[in-house]
Amino acid sequence: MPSSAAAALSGRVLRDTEAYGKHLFHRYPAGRTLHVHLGLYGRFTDGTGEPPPPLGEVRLRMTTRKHWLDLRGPAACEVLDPAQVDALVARLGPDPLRDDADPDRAYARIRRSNKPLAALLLDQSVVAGPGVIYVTEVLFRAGLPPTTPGRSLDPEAWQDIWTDLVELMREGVERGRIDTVHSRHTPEAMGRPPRVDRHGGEVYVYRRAGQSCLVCGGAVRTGILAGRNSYWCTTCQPD
DNA sequence: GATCTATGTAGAT
DNA sequence: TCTACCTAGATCG
Repeated sequence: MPSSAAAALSGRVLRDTEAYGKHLFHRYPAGRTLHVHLGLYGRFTDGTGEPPPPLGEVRLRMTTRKHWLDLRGPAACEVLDPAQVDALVARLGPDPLRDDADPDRAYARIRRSNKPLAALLLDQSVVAGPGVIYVTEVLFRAGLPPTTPGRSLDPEAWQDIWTDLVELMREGVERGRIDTVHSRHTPEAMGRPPRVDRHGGEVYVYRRAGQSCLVCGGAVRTGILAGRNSYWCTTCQPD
């Protein structure tokens, strides 16, 4: 954070916090808002007692009498005024984790696009929040390949995907990890050992290229879509 | 110890 | 479509 931004917040008391998609907002007095986006590498660490000496580049440190919180590697850590916050939120699609989300707004974008569904769902101006794990897994659960053109998605299929995103992401917040493996499709039920992603969650196809599908046993396929790794099962997600 | 990779996105080409 | 950004854990040799 530039020193001017640090000066704007240093010593101030945090009033409120809010998340919109992958963006975190901390509200401070006088309309000042700290905006944090973790990007690919950003990470918070926290603890109790005296904060440790800063290790590496600490972009933000928050403290109370009992707790401390450090932020390293974020894509964004900046102070915005209300107009800048409004502009940022205005370019985001509906967030499945928010009560004010309007899934019809996302579907209007999807149904008039020929782009692959995976690319559309990763586009934060279409849907705000889901990353490549949720998008990969929700498409598996829907039985649709990531290459499905947005235009071909019917309203019922979109409703199912949206509902699934809401449920999976709420569960992710509660558990602090991404689990997408449905009870009736558990690896245990399929007679195979559970596969825990290195991020700590159980998933069907994400980063499982070449391994066997947990549901049908076929090989999980991988490819690059919209610049991101994509994974799917050609049997469970037929064209 | 060096190199690779990645829950992402903005900006250049 | 490509590249840079930036950090840390995984993987390689």
